[in-house]
Amino acid sequence: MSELEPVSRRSTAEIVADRIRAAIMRGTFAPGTQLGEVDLANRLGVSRGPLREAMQRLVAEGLLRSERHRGLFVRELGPDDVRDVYLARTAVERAAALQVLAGDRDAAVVALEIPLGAMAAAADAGDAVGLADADHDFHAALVAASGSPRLRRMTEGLLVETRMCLAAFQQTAPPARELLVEHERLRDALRDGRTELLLDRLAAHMDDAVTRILAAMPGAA
Amino acid sequence: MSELEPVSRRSTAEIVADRIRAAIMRGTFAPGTQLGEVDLANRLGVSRGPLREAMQRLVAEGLLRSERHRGLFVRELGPDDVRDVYLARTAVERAAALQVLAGDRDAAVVALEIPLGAMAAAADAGDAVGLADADHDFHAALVAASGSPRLRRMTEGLLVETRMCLAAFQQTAPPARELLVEHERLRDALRDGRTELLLDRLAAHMDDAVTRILAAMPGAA
DNA sequence: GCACCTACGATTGTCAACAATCCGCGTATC
DNA sequence: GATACGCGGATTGTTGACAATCGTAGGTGC
Repeated sequence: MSELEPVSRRSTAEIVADRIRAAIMRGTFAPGTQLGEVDLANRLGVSRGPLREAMQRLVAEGLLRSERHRGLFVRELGPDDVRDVYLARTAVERAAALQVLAGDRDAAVVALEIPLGAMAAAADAGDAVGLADADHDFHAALVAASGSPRLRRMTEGLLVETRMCLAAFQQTAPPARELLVEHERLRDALRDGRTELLLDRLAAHMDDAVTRILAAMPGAA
Repeated sequence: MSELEPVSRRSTAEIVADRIRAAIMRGTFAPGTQLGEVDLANRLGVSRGPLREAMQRLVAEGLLRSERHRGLFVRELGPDDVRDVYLARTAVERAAALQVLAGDRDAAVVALEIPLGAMAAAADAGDAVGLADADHDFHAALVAASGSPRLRRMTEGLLVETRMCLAAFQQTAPPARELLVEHERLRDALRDGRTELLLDRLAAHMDDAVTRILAAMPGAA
Protein backbone atom coordinates (compact mmCIF):
# COMPACT_ATOMS: atom_id res chain seq x y z
CA MET A 1 0.00 0.00 0.00
CA SER A 2 2.93 2.26 0.60
CA GLU A 3 4.32 1.54 -2.85
CA LEU A 4 1.35 2.61 -4.87
CA GLU A 5 1.37 6.36 -4.49
CA PRO A 6 4.46 7.87 -6.07
CA VAL A 7 4.95 7.81 -9.78
CA SER A 8 7.04 10.89 -10.27
CA ARG A 9 5.64 13.08 -7.60
CA ARG A 10 9.02 14.62 -6.91
CA SER A 11 10.04 17.51 -9.06
CA THR A 12 13.18 17.34 -11.13
CA ALA A 13 14.78 20.13 -9.14
CA GLU A 14 14.25 18.13 -5.98
CA ILE A 15 15.83 15.02 -7.46
CA VAL A 16 18.79 16.99 -8.74
CA ALA A 17 19.19 18.67 -5.37
CA ASP A 18 19.21 15.30 -3.63
CA ARG A 19 21.80 13.97 -6.04
CA ILE A 20 24.15 16.90 -5.63
CA ARG A 21 23.59 16.95 -1.89
CA ALA A 22 24.62 13.32 -1.72
CA ALA A 23 27.68 14.04 -3.82
CA ILE A 24 28.71 16.86 -1.51
CA MET A 25 28.05 14.67 1.49
CA ARG A 26 30.17 11.86 0.13
CA GLY A 27 32.97 14.28 -0.55
CA THR A 28 32.78 13.84 -4.32
CA PHE A 29 32.86 17.60 -4.58
CA ALA A 30 35.61 18.88 -2.34
CA PRO A 31 34.89 22.06 -0.40
CA GLY A 32 35.78 25.18 -2.33
CA THR A 33 35.41 23.65 -5.77
CA GLN A 34 33.37 25.52 -8.31
CA LEU A 35 30.34 23.81 -9.78
CA GLY A 36 29.90 24.74 -13.43
CA GLU A 37 26.28 24.79 -14.49
CA VAL A 38 26.63 23.45 -18.00
CA ASP A 39 28.96 20.70 -16.88
CA LEU A 40 26.64 19.55 -14.12
CA ALA A 41 23.56 19.87 -16.31
CA ASN A 42 25.11 17.73 -19.03
CA ARG A 43 26.33 15.17 -16.56
CA LEU A 44 22.89 14.85 -14.94
CA GLY A 45 21.03 14.90 -18.22
CA VAL A 46 18.90 17.92 -17.42
CA SER A 47 18.84 21.47 -18.62
CA ARG A 48 20.17 24.44 -16.78
CA GLY A 49 16.74 25.54 -15.66
CA PRO A 50 15.93 22.78 -13.19
CA LEU A 51 19.57 22.61 -12.20
CA ARG A 52 19.60 26.25 -11.18
CA GLU A 53 16.46 25.70 -9.15
CA ALA A 54 18.13 22.83 -7.35
CA MET A 55 21.16 25.01 -6.72
CA GLN A 56 19.04 27.72 -5.14
CA ARG A 57 17.66 25.12 -2.81
CA LEU A 58 21.13 24.00 -1.80
CA VAL A 59 22.20 27.59 -1.31
CA ALA A 60 19.23 28.06 0.99
CA GLU A 61 20.38 25.01 2.93
CA GLY A 62 23.81 26.53 3.32
CA LEU A 63 25.67 23.86 1.39
CA LEU A 64 26.65 26.11 -1.48
CA ARG A 65 27.88 29.65 -1.63
CA SER A 66 26.79 31.77 -4.57
CA GLU A 67 28.76 34.70 -5.95
CA ARG A 68 27.07 36.78 -8.58
CA HIS A 69 28.57 36.28 -12.02
CA ARG A 70 31.27 34.17 -10.45
CA GLY A 71 29.67 30.85 -9.87
CA LEU A 72 28.63 28.39 -7.23
CA PHE A 73 31.14 26.98 -4.82
CA VAL A 74 30.95 24.18 -2.32
CA ARG A 75 30.93 25.78 1.08
CA GLU A 76 34.15 25.18 3.03
CA LEU A 77 33.72 24.58 6.73
CA GLY A 78 36.27 25.87 9.19
CA PRO A 79 36.70 25.12 12.89
CA ASP A 80 34.08 27.71 13.80
CA ASP A 81 31.61 26.00 11.52
CA VAL A 82 32.28 22.63 13.13
CA ARG A 83 31.58 24.08 16.55
CA ASP A 84 28.48 25.83 15.27
CA VAL A 85 27.09 22.74 13.56
CA TYR A 86 27.42 20.75 16.73
CA LEU A 87 26.04 23.57 18.84
CA ALA A 88 22.92 23.56 16.69
CA ARG A 89 22.78 19.77 16.63
CA THR A 90 22.97 19.66 20.40
CA ALA A 91 20.12 22.10 20.69
CA VAL A 92 17.90 20.27 18.22
CA GLU A 93 18.64 16.73 19.34
CA ARG A 94 18.22 17.68 22.97
CA ALA A 95 14.73 18.92 22.23
CA ALA A 96 14.01 15.83 20.17
CA ALA A 97 15.21 13.57 22.98
CA LEU A 98 12.92 15.31 25.43
CA GLN A 99 10.01 14.82 23.08
CA VAL A 100 10.82 11.16 22.69
CA LEU A 101 11.04 10.73 26.44
CA ALA A 102 7.62 12.30 26.79
CA GLY A 103 6.19 10.17 24.00
CA ASP A 104 6.64 6.64 22.74
CA ARG A 105 10.05 5.61 24.08
CA ASP A 106 9.76 1.97 23.08
CA ALA A 107 9.10 2.69 19.42
CA ALA A 108 12.10 5.00 19.36
CA VAL A 109 14.35 2.39 20.92
CA VAL A 110 13.21 -0.13 18.32
CA ALA A 111 13.92 2.34 15.54
CA LEU A 112 17.40 2.94 16.91
CA GLU A 113 18.30 -0.75 16.84
CA ILE A 114 18.60 -0.77 13.06
CA PRO A 115 21.33 1.86 12.76
CA LEU A 116 23.00 0.44 15.84
CA GLY A 117 23.21 -2.93 14.16
CA ALA A 118 24.61 -1.38 11.02
CA MET A 119 27.11 0.53 13.11
CA ALA A 120 28.28 -2.65 14.83
CA ALA A 121 28.68 -4.38 11.48
CA ALA A 122 30.60 -1.45 10.03
CA ALA A 123 32.80 -1.30 13.11
CA ASP A 124 33.68 -4.96 12.77
CA ALA A 125 34.33 -4.63 9.06
CA GLY A 126 36.35 -1.47 9.46
CA ASP A 127 34.02 0.27 7.03
CA ALA A 128 34.44 3.99 7.67
CA VAL A 129 31.73 5.04 5.22
CA GLY A 130 29.27 2.53 6.63
CA LEU A 131 30.07 3.77 10.09
CA ALA A 132 29.36 7.36 9.11
CA ASP A 133 26.14 6.26 7.43
CA ALA A 134 24.99 4.42 10.54
CA ASP A 135 25.91 7.38 12.73
CA HIS A 136 23.89 9.61 10.43
CA ASP A 137 20.93 7.24 10.49
CA PHE A 138 21.03 6.90 14.27
CA HIS A 139 20.64 10.61 14.88
CA ALA A 140 18.12 10.99 12.07
CA ALA A 141 16.05 8.20 13.58
CA LEU A 142 16.27 9.74 17.04
CA VAL A 143 14.95 13.06 15.83
CA ALA A 144 12.38 11.44 13.57
CA ALA A 145 11.02 9.61 16.60
CA SER A 146 10.26 12.96 18.18
CA GLY A 147 7.48 13.43 15.64
CA SER A 148 8.50 17.01 14.96
CA PRO A 149 8.77 17.83 11.26
CA ARG A 150 10.81 20.95 11.89
CA LEU A 151 13.34 19.37 14.20
CA ARG A 152 13.60 16.60 11.64
CA ARG A 153 14.26 18.93 8.76
CA MET A 154 16.83 20.94 10.71
CA THR A 155 18.63 17.76 11.70
CA GLU A 156 18.69 16.57 8.11
CA GLY A 157 20.49 19.72 7.07
CA LEU A 158 22.86 19.67 10.01
CA LEU A 159 23.74 16.03 9.42
CA VAL A 160 24.70 16.83 5.86
CA GLU A 161 27.02 19.50 7.12
CA THR A 162 28.40 17.04 9.63
CA ARG A 163 29.19 14.66 6.82
CA MET A 164 30.91 17.48 4.96
CA CYS A 165 33.17 18.01 7.94
CA LEU A 166 33.89 14.32 8.19
CA ALA A 167 34.44 13.78 4.47
CA ALA A 168 37.33 16.23 4.48
CA PHE A 169 39.53 13.87 6.44
CA GLN A 170 37.69 10.58 6.55
CA GLN A 171 40.94 8.84 5.68
CA THR A 172 41.72 8.97 9.38
CA ALA A 173 39.94 5.99 10.88
CA PRO A 174 37.55 7.02 13.65
CA PRO A 175 37.52 5.05 16.91
CA ALA A 176 34.71 2.78 15.73
CA ARG A 177 34.32 0.73 18.88
CA GLU A 178 34.21 3.76 21.11
CA LEU A 179 31.69 5.43 18.83
CA LEU A 180 29.43 2.40 18.95
CA VAL A 181 29.53 2.31 22.73
CA GLU A 182 28.63 5.98 22.94
CA HIS A 183 25.55 5.44 20.81
CA GLU A 184 24.52 2.33 22.69
CA ARG A 185 24.71 4.27 25.93
CA LEU A 186 22.46 6.92 24.44
CA ARG A 187 19.95 4.21 23.62
CA ASP A 188 20.25 2.73 27.10
CA ALA A 189 19.58 6.03 28.80
CA LEU A 190 16.64 6.60 26.51
CA ARG A 191 15.24 3.11 27.09
CA ASP A 192 15.47 3.50 30.86
CA GLY A 193 13.91 6.94 30.80
CA ARG A 194 16.91 8.51 32.51
CA THR A 195 16.31 12.06 31.34
CA GLU A 196 19.26 13.82 32.92
CA LEU A 197 21.62 10.99 32.03
CA LEU A 198 20.49 11.01 28.43
CA LEU A 199 20.92 14.75 28.05
CA ASP A 200 24.35 14.65 29.66
CA ARG A 201 25.48 11.80 27.45
CA LEU A 202 24.12 13.54 24.39
CA ALA A 203 26.02 16.71 25.19
CA ALA A 204 29.16 14.72 25.90
CA HIS A 205 28.73 12.82 22.67
CA MET A 206 28.61 16.05 20.73
CA ASP A 207 31.58 17.50 22.55
CA ASP A 208 33.59 14.38 21.83
CA ALA A 209 32.76 14.63 18.16
CA VAL A 210 33.84 18.26 18.01
CA THR A 211 37.18 17.60 19.67
CA ARG A 212 37.75 14.57 17.45
CA ILE A 213 37.04 16.52 14.31
CA LEU A 214 39.04 19.58 15.32
CA ALA A 215 41.98 17.41 16.28
CA ALA A 216 42.07 15.89 12.80
CA MET A 217 41.45 19.20 11.07
CA PRO A 218 44.12 20.91 9.00
CA GLY A 219 43.68 24.48 10.24
CA ALA A 220 42.78 23.72 13.82
CA ALA A 221 42.58 26.99 15.71
CA MET B 1 32.46 52.86 4.42
CA SER B 2 29.69 50.38 4.86
CA GLU B 3 27.67 51.86 2.04
CA LEU B 4 30.22 51.58 -0.71
CA GLU B 5 30.48 47.87 -1.30
CA PRO B 6 27.17 46.43 -2.47
CA VAL B 7 25.76 47.43 -5.79
CA SER B 8 23.69 44.41 -6.63
CA ARG B 9 25.53 41.65 -4.88
CA ARG B 10 22.30 39.88 -4.10
CA SER B 11 20.92 37.70 -6.82
CA THR B 12 17.52 38.42 -8.29
CA ALA B 13 16.14 35.16 -6.98
CA GLU B 14 17.16 36.16 -3.48
CA ILE B 15 15.45 39.53 -3.76
CA VAL B 16 12.30 37.97 -5.13
CA ALA B 17 12.34 35.37 -2.37
CA ASP B 18 12.63 38.10 0.25
CA ARG B 19 9.77 40.01 -1.28
CA ILE B 20 7.43 37.04 -1.41
CA ARG B 21 8.49 35.92 2.03
CA ALA B 22 7.58 39.32 3.39
CA ALA B 23 4.24 39.18 1.59
CA ILE B 24 3.47 35.79 3.10
CA MET B 25 4.58 37.03 6.49
CA ARG B 26 2.34 40.08 6.32
CA GLY B 27 -0.57 37.89 5.35
CA THR B 28 -0.89 39.41 1.89
CA PHE B 29 -1.08 35.89 0.56
CA ALA B 30 -3.51 33.97 2.70
CA PRO B 31 -2.61 30.36 3.51
CA GLY B 32 -3.82 27.93 0.91
CA THR B 33 -3.89 30.41 -1.96
CA GLN B 34 -2.26 29.38 -5.19
CA LEU B 35 0.58 31.52 -6.50
CA GLY B 36 0.50 31.70 -10.29
CA GLU B 37 3.94 32.02 -11.79
CA VAL B 38 3.14 34.31 -14.69
CA ASP B 39 1.05 36.58 -12.53
CA LEU B 40 3.74 36.94 -9.89
CA ALA B 41 6.48 37.33 -12.48
CA ASN B 42 4.63 40.13 -14.23
CA ARG B 43 3.81 41.84 -10.97
CA LEU B 44 7.44 41.73 -9.82
CA GLY B 45 8.83 42.67 -13.20
CA VAL B 46 11.00 39.60 -13.60
CA SER B 47 10.83 36.56 -15.80
CA ARG B 48 9.68 33.15 -14.74
CA GLY B 49 13.22 31.82 -14.44
CA PRO B 50 14.41 33.79 -11.42
CA LEU B 51 10.95 33.59 -9.93
CA ARG B 52 10.96 29.81 -10.02
CA GLU B 53 14.38 29.81 -8.38
CA ALA B 54 13.02 32.00 -5.61
CA MET B 55 10.06 29.66 -5.23
CA GLN B 56 12.32 26.66 -4.82
CA ARG B 57 14.06 28.49 -2.05
CA LEU B 58 10.80 29.20 -0.27
CA VAL B 59 9.72 25.60 -0.71
CA ALA B 60 12.98 24.54 0.91
CA GLU B 61 12.17 26.87 3.80
CA GLY B 62 8.80 25.23 4.20
CA LEU B 63 6.73 28.31 3.40
CA LEU B 64 5.34 26.97 0.17
CA ARG B 65 4.01 23.59 -0.83
CA SER B 66 4.63 22.46 -4.38
CA GLU B 67 2.42 20.02 -6.26
CA ARG B 68 3.67 18.82 -9.59
CA HIS B 69 1.75 20.29 -12.50
CA ARG B 70 -0.66 21.79 -10.04
CA GLY B 71 1.04 24.83 -8.73
CA LEU B 72 2.52 26.43 -5.66
CA PHE B 73 0.38 27.03 -2.62
CA VAL B 74 0.98 28.97 0.53
CA ARG B 75 1.43 26.47 3.29
CA GLU B 76 -1.46 26.41 5.76
CA LEU B 77 -0.51 25.91 9.37
CA GLY B 78 -2.72 23.93 11.68
CA PRO B 79 -2.62 23.57 15.45
CA ASP B 80 0.04 20.88 15.21
CA ASP B 81 2.21 23.22 13.21
CA VAL B 82 1.84 25.96 15.79
CA ARG B 83 2.97 23.61 18.52
CA ASP B 84 5.83 22.36 16.38
CA VAL B 85 7.03 25.84 15.46
CA TYR B 86 7.19 26.83 19.09
CA LEU B 87 8.80 23.55 20.07
CA ALA B 88 11.59 24.24 17.61
CA ARG B 89 11.80 27.88 18.62
CA THR B 90 12.14 26.91 22.25
CA ALA B 91 14.96 24.54 21.40
CA VAL B 92 16.84 27.05 19.30
CA GLU B 93 16.34 30.11 21.49
CA ARG B 94 17.23 28.15 24.60
CA ALA B 95 20.57 27.25 23.03
CA ALA B 96 21.06 30.83 21.88
CA ALA B 97 20.31 32.15 25.35
CA LEU B 98 22.89 29.83 26.86
CA GLN B 99 25.46 31.03 24.36
CA VAL B 100 24.67 34.64 25.16
CA LEU B 101 24.98 33.96 28.88
CA ALA B 102 28.38 32.43 28.27
CA GLY B 103 29.45 35.30 26.02
CA ASP B 104 28.91 39.03 25.93
CA ARG B 105 25.75 39.56 27.96
CA ASP B 106 25.97 43.33 28.03
CA ALA B 107 26.09 43.71 24.27
CA ALA B 108 23.07 41.45 23.95
CA VAL B 109 21.12 43.47 26.51
CA VAL B 110 21.93 46.65 24.62
CA ALA B 111 20.79 45.08 21.36
CA LEU B 112 17.52 44.03 22.97
CA GLU B 113 16.71 47.56 24.10
CA ILE B 114 15.88 48.66 20.56
CA PRO B 115 13.07 46.18 19.90
CA LEU B 116 11.88 46.63 23.48
CA GLY B 117 11.52 50.34 22.88
CA ALA B 118 9.67 49.71 19.66
CA MET B 119 7.44 47.25 21.45
CA ALA B 120 6.58 49.76 24.15
CA ALA B 121 5.75 52.38 21.54
CA ALA B 122 3.60 49.96 19.58
CA ALA B 123 1.84 48.87 22.76
CA ASP B 124 1.01 52.48 23.63
CA ALA B 125 -0.15 53.23 20.11
CA GLY B 126 -2.20 50.05 19.86
CA ASP B 127 -0.25 49.13 16.73
CA ALA B 128 -0.66 45.37 16.31
CA VAL B 129 1.65 45.11 13.31
CA GLY B 130 4.35 47.15 15.02
CA LEU B 131 4.00 44.95 18.07
CA ALA B 132 4.49 41.82 16.00
CA ASP B 133 7.48 43.42 14.26
CA ALA B 134 9.08 44.30 17.58
CA ASP B 135 8.42 40.82 18.92
CA HIS B 136 10.05 39.39 15.83
CA ASP B 137 13.04 41.69 16.16
CA PHE B 138 13.47 40.92 19.84
CA HIS B 139 13.87 37.21 19.30
CA ALA B 140 15.95 37.70 16.18
CA ALA B 141 18.28 39.99 18.13
CA LEU B 142 18.51 37.51 20.98
CA VAL B 143 19.57 34.70 18.70
CA ALA B 144 21.84 36.96 16.66
CA ALA B 145 23.65 37.86 19.86
CA SER B 146 24.56 34.22 20.29
CA GLY B 147 26.94 34.55 17.38
CA SER B 148 25.76 31.30 15.84
CA PRO B 149 24.95 31.59 12.13
CA ARG B 150 22.96 28.37 12.11
CA LEU B 151 20.81 29.17 15.11
CA ARG B 152 20.26 32.54 13.53
CA ARG B 153 19.15 31.12 10.22
CA MET B 154 16.85 28.59 11.84
CA THR B 155 15.26 31.31 13.93
CA GLU B 156 14.72 33.49 10.90
CA GLY B 157 12.73 30.73 9.25
CA LEU B 158 10.79 29.89 12.38
CA LEU B 159 9.91 33.52 13.00
CA VAL B 160 8.45 33.78 9.53
CA GLU B 161 6.26 30.80 10.28
CA THR B 162 5.31 32.41 13.56
CA ARG B 163 4.18 35.48 11.70
CA MET B 164 2.16 33.29 9.37
CA CYS B 165 0.34 31.86 12.36
CA LEU B 166 -0.27 35.31 13.74
CA ALA B 167 -1.31 36.89 10.45
CA ALA B 168 -4.23 34.49 10.14
CA PHE B 169 -6.08 36.13 12.98
CA GLN B 170 -4.18 39.28 13.84
CA GLN B 171 -7.46 41.13 13.96
CA THR B 172 -7.75 39.93 17.54
CA ALA B 173 -5.72 42.38 19.56
CA PRO B 174 -2.98 40.67 21.56
CA PRO B 175 -2.44 41.61 25.21
CA ALA B 176 0.22 44.18 24.34
CA ARG B 177 1.10 45.25 27.85
CA GLU B 178 1.45 41.69 29.07
CA LEU B 179 3.59 40.80 26.08
CA LEU B 180 5.92 43.72 26.74
CA VAL B 181 6.36 42.72 30.36
CA GLU B 182 7.18 39.16 29.38
CA HIS B 183 9.95 40.34 27.09
CA GLU B 184 11.30 42.80 29.63
CA ARG B 185 11.52 40.02 32.15
CA LEU B 186 13.48 37.96 29.67
CA ARG B 187 15.91 40.84 29.32
CA ASP B 188 16.13 41.25 33.08
CA ALA B 189 16.95 37.61 33.66
CA LEU B 190 19.54 37.78 30.90
CA ARG B 191 21.08 40.97 32.26
CA ASP B 192 21.39 39.52 35.75
CA GLY B 193 22.84 36.26 34.49
CA ARG B 194 20.09 34.21 36.08
CA THR B 195 20.43 31.16 33.87
CA GLU B 196 17.68 28.97 35.28
CA LEU B 197 15.29 31.88 35.57
CA LEU B 198 15.90 32.93 32.00
CA LEU B 199 15.34 29.44 30.62
CA ASP B 200 12.18 29.02 32.66
CA ARG B 201 10.82 32.35 31.55
CA LEU B 202 11.70 31.59 27.95
CA ALA B 203 9.86 28.28 28.07
CA ALA B 204 6.88 29.92 29.76
CA HIS B 205 6.89 32.69 27.18
CA MET B 206 6.69 30.14 24.39
CA ASP B 207 3.95 28.17 26.12
CA ASP B 208 1.93 31.33 26.61
CA ALA B 209 2.25 32.16 22.95
CA VAL B 210 1.06 28.71 21.91
CA THR B 211 -1.98 28.81 24.14
CA ARG B 212 -2.79 32.34 23.00
CA ILE B 213 -2.57 31.38 19.35
CA LEU B 214 -4.48 28.12 19.70
CA ALA B 215 -7.21 29.87 21.65
CA ALA B 216 -7.75 32.33 18.82
CA MET B 217 -7.45 29.69 16.12
CA PRO B 218 -10.43 28.63 14.03
CA GLY B 219 -9.93 24.87 14.07
CA ALA B 220 -8.49 24.53 17.55
CA ALA B 221 -8.18 20.86 18.34
C1' DG C 1 -31.51 11.64 -15.60
C1' DC C 2 -26.94 9.87 -14.73
C1' DA C 3 -22.44 8.37 -15.81
C1' DC C 4 -18.69 8.33 -18.82
C1' DC C 5 -15.81 10.18 -22.27
C1' DT C 6 -13.68 13.88 -24.87
C1' DA C 7 -11.98 18.37 -26.06
C1' DC C 8 -10.54 22.74 -24.34
C1' DG C 9 -8.21 26.17 -21.48
C1' DA C 10 -4.82 27.15 -18.27
C1' DT C 11 -0.82 26.23 -15.79
C1' DT C 12 3.49 24.21 -14.97
C1' DG C 13 7.94 21.93 -16.56
C1' DT C 14 11.63 22.22 -19.76
C1' DC C 15 14.64 23.86 -23.17
C1' DA C 16 17.83 26.52 -26.21
C1' DA C 17 19.40 31.10 -27.39
C1' DC C 18 20.66 36.01 -26.10
C1' DA C 19 22.76 39.50 -23.11
C1' DA C 20 25.62 40.93 -19.21
C1' DT C 21 29.49 40.27 -16.38
C1' DC C 22 33.97 38.72 -14.75
C1' DC C 23 38.80 36.61 -14.99
C1' DG C 24 43.21 36.00 -17.28
C1' DC C 25 46.54 37.29 -20.63
C1' DG C 26 48.85 40.10 -23.97
C1' DT C 27 50.35 44.57 -25.25
C1' DA C 28 51.54 49.33 -25.00
C1' DT C 29 53.31 52.96 -22.36
C1' DC C 30 55.93 55.29 -18.76
C1' DG D 1 61.20 46.48 -16.04
C1' DA D 2 56.77 47.45 -13.92
C1' DT D 3 52.20 49.10 -14.30
C1' DA D 4 47.89 50.25 -16.56
C1' DC D 5 44.91 49.36 -20.25
C1' DG D 6 42.19 46.60 -23.28
C1' DC D 7 40.69 42.38 -25.40
C1' DG D 8 39.22 37.44 -25.67
C1' DG D 9 37.25 33.42 -23.62
C1' DA D 10 34.23 31.51 -20.47
C1' DT D 11 30.60 31.55 -17.25
C1' DT D 12 26.49 33.18 -15.29
C1' DG D 13 21.88 35.73 -15.52
C1' DT D 14 17.82 36.31 -18.11
C1' DT D 15 14.43 35.80 -21.52
C1' DG D 16 10.95 33.90 -24.50
C1' DA D 17 8.95 30.04 -26.64
C1' DC D 18 7.73 24.99 -26.81
C1' DA D 19 6.03 20.60 -24.77
C1' DA D 20 3.68 17.99 -21.14
C1' DT D 21 0.17 17.70 -17.77
C1' DC D 22 -3.98 18.65 -15.09
C1' DG D 23 -8.82 20.49 -14.04
C1' DT D 24 -13.07 21.47 -16.00
C1' DA D 25 -16.90 22.03 -19.00
C1' DG D 26 -19.59 20.17 -22.51
C1' DG D 27 -21.50 16.49 -25.11
C1' DT D 28 -23.05 11.78 -25.89
C1' DG D 29 -24.77 7.24 -24.94
C1' DC D 30 -27.35 4.29 -21.99
